[in-house]
Amino acid sequence: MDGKKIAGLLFPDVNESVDDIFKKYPPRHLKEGQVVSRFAPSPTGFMHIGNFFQMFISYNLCRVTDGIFFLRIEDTDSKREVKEAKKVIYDILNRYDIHPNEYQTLDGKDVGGYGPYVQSERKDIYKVFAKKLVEEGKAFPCFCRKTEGKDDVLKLRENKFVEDDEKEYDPCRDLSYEEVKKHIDNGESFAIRLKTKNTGKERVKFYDLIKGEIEAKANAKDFVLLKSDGVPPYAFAHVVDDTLMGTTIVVRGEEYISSTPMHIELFEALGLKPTLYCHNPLICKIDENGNKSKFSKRYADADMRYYSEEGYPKTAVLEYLLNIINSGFEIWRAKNPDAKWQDFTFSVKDITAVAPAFDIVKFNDVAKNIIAKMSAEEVYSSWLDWAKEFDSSLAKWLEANKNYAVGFLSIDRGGVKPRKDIYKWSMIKNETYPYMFSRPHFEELLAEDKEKCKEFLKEYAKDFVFPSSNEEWFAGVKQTAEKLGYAIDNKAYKQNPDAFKGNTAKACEFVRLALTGRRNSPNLFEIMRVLGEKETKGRLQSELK
RNA sequence: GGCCUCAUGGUCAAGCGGUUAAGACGCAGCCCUCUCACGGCUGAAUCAGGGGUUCGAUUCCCCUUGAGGCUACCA
Repeated sequence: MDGKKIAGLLFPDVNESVDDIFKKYPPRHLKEGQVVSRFAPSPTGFMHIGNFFQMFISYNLCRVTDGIFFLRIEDTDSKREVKEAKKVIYDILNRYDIHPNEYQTLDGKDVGGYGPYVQSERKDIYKVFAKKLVEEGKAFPCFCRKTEGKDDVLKLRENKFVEDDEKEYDPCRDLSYEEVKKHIDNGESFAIRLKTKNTGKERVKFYDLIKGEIEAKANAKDFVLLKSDGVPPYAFAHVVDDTLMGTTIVVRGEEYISSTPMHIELFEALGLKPTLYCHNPLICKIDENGNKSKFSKRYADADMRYYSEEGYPKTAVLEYLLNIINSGFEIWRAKNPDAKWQDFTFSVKDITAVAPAFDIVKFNDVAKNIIAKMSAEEVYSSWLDWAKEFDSSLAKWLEANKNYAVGFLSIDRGGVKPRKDIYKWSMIKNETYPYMFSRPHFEELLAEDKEKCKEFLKEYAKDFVFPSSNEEWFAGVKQTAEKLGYAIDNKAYKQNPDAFKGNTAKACEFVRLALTGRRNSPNLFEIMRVLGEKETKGRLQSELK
């Protein structure tokens, strides 16, 4: 065969053998059950929540088996790589306290013995493996014009569907040494393709940790191993890197199930044992029509940065995802309200095979519960951390008014039945406690009650003594109310509402409006205590002249 | 078009051939109550459809339907 001669022509400067490479990547010495897995994102400058979800499964698999979790940057598609995009990946992992055991630092230093952990720095390795396949007649150079991007592919596909051939052999698969030499001498560039041994009739079986055994049509396509720029597409890089790096379980999105037969054939062609696969379902979203649909980039919450910007506590994101990964977590959480999420026994067996819909309402609830368990001091400092990053003027204010802020964050906090009205830091100032930042306007909320309110507040402010207990405060309101003809006894009021100006609740509403500008708020005594005597009096007197 | 994956209330889901088909979020009502929240109680709401297998199917098999994915020198 011409394989050896052609390989020499194609890779004149590759002198190493596959065996030489393997010497540099000795097998890992693993304890029983230890998992080696990885997160292998492309640096696109954007981290999709589905990506993060997949990473989190992989991370947990390693974590619970005391295994090795590494980060490999898949920057093989030069069109897509964005400078600084790597940083986005590192920042997000950092934010969630996910620290890979092996990775490459941002300034290019490899941590761990199986690097480089960036694919663009591994080109020489891929060439050695490609050369071996060419030598053995299992791969060949292809000089055809390449397809450019998605639009071309779609056009191509339209025509192809008509033919519906079970195999897809490349025209260059049987070029002779002389023909190859002619192309090379012309200075033509080439891709390397696998020469599939299949005819389109064969079947393959493989095992998936989530789906179980999957049987599919074997690959029968001469797919590309090395692009004309010498860089491998996903399939080849995956097989070579995960073998050398000793990955035991590859966690990846369900979209890869269809290409797994290609990967299996490649492993076999190289005489290697395939890794175990764990194809996780893709997170969906409920669209405007109420249908489950792809969680596309157009949704703001598809971007992991959204959760940072909105100020969701990081454990809320993690715990909600754990919830999606398997609902056993939720039951465990109910039984162990104070445990750390890390104490949950995560198991692959329990991962759902169904594509889950991301439910922001449920997610908010998870976040609420987490924040409700925090102390006021903890809320304050997390909120401040968030503000430092996303709202610097608020951060300054918080630093200057710490006691006051901790004061209103303490309202109904702690104890067995804490308030649950905060689920993200960005809402505290504008949604939960706007009245702690400025005096409210409420005149427009009053309508037909306006005169009554004016009268009540005037009288209430006149007699007002800053209360020192909840009882004292309530007694004060009732006193004024009674004096003005409000019902103190609610039963009496219900029996004959027309005999009174209103009931105690109505009276409290006026005070509440003056203090908070709202019809509902936490306990008014608590609010007064945080506002202080001077501000409380000011608010009772200010708006309605 | 072909191939692959998936299918229990609105959502997340327990369930592994016999159950009054858990639980959580959401929704409705009641209680607590100065309002809201919290909490407590109650309620409405699910096995996509059709065939098998079986004494018996939500559970196993097949078909249909629906949703998603892949079918690039993207990942």
